[in-house]
Amino acid sequence: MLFFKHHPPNKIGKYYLCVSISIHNMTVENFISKGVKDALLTLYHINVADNLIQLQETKKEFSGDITVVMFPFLKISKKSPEQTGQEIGLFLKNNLSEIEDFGVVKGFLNLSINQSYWVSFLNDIISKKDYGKAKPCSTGRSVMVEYSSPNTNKPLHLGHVRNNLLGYSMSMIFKANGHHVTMVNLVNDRGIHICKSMLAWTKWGAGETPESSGKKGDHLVGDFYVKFDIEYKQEIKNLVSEGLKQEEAEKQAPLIMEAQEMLRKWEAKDTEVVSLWEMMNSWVYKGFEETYRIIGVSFDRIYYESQTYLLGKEIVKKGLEDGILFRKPDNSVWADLTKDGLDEKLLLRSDGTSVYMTQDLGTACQRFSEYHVNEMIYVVGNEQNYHFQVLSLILLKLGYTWASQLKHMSYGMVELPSGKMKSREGTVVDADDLVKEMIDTARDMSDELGKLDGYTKEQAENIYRIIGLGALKYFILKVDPKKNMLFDPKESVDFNGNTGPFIQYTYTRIQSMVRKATENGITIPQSIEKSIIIDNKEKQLIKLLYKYPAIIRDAGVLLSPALIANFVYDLAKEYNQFYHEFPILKEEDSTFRDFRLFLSKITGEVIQSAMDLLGVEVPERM
RNA sequence: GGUUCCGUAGCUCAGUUGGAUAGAGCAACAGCCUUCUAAGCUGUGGGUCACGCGUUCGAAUCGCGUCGGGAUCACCA
Repeated sequence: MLFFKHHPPNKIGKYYLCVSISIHNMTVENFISKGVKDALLTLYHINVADNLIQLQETKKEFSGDITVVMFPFLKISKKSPEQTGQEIGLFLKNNLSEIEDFGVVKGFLNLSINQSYWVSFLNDIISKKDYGKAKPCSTGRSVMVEYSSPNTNKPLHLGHVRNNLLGYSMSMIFKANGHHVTMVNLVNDRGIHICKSMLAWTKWGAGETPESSGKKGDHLVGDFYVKFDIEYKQEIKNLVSEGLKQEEAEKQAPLIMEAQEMLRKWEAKDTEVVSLWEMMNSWVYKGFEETYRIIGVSFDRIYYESQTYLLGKEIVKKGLEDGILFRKPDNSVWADLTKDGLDEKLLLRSDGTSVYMTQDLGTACQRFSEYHVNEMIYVVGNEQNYHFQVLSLILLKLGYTWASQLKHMSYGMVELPSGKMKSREGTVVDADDLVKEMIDTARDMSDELGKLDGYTKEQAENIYRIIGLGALKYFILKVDPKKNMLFDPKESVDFNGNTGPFIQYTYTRIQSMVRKATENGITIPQSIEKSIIIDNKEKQLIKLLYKYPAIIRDAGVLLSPALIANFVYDLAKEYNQFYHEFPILKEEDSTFRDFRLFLSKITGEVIQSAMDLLGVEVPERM
């Protein structure tokens, strides 16, 4: 297998074989599937393959919980869809104690599972600490997730925010799937772009520092990057008016030549340049740390390109000796990928220096050999799809079989209504500004609603932070990662409807009720009597809770936190409907009251658990 | 041009082993707070799932083609 986008993982259906949560050590899908097989064998004397049995959730407009599609069996039964459904339905009802009733609509056999099954399921999960999540490191599989990977010449913007949120959330999802996870950040701290900022600072900085200016370090350095670009463009313009072609002017402008000279000095370890580089990078790191802290992401290890950029040369050398790579007359080294439908790829320049690809080959080898990771996930924008396709292919050609375990988690761009963001032109949405705006909006809205009257300033601020960040994170994560998404700063991020605050609000409602119950001396039971009568709405809620483990697995396999986000929205929506329709604390029959409290509490726990996978906090009140 | 991703309501998005009448939110309009938090709930309107052909009992979903949009194909990273 190469990268994910070329070889998607085997599709896995909605239903999994998770043996842990059922009273009979079987999932609904499992025992029904088995029952249908038995039915076909008994009724028609045919043993069918598993993939012929198609199960799906029963649509809401029909009664039943799970539906078996009859069409694939018609050749076997040699009867009409309706009649086949009747026969199989009757067999299942008679032979499976969990099946309460059935109905046939067209070619669909709708089965109703009895209440005691669902109650047992609830009783089962209430005792589990982390329902839905696998035990930490239980698979024995080690996954490294590389994300964030910023350049040190400018502050983080909205695009980075998407990257960080996806990387962090995926790491949480992998953990919930029982993998050992190492989160790493490969900081691009060297190269011409940093030299541009450095040069601009030397020329026009007048000794300005984060301390002297009060600016955040990454912003300060970013300002000089912009300054460089302005001055550079002016030089080009002047040269062009003097008769040079655009292309020549771009190469010959004094500023760019100076920057390149600075890079050469850096590579030659010139003391002055290196110490300037160290100083400005340290400003940036301080700024990044602050941003990472605010948005709540972290790393187990940070790599710096200045320390890894020489890696990979040995690998290329060996590939050359083995005749897998080839040298051109000008001494540059290449991989020929034309037979694979790609182009030739440069791996060493004619002067023997390495390129981006070379070091990525090196770091991949290092990680697999030294850290014994089983899988490597690169969270990188889709503009680098080609790069990762090539990286994996070259490694395979060089004989590294683990290259099949490199995966590029490719995500789409964040676009603004005005089009693409360009940092050099200042048309970016800055990460720090954005977070601040979100929190401000949360504060305004909360004040307007009078929600947090009577709280200390500190408590209230913390809640504004949780809500503002929740809105931002959810907004970004609910979209399928591989799709480009639109961000409209004017409309900003909503707090109503399918949003983070909506889900957080649902959680606080539940918490509020649980608190009140405790205050009134009501104890939420540890288990529920199987004989209880469950309303259809309550069952809908239970069935959603039931899906949670499968959603976590889907999200892990398909590399999509959006599945978690959409699930938790559905859950919150369903709960709110339930909340409006039924009295809970006010229910007079204590059996029902306690059951509804019990159900509410579990729902709250699953909401919190799912939001945690997204890296979103939930407040106790809002 | 080659490769690749995408195109679903006015807007932002769900819709994953092919299944029943394609769903949410926002925006618009109409309702629901002396009753567990109205950041909520209910209802109305809104669709040629870009288009065509094919495979199938059945296609938003799979295949081929067309149109439209993004990305990429550097001795940049």
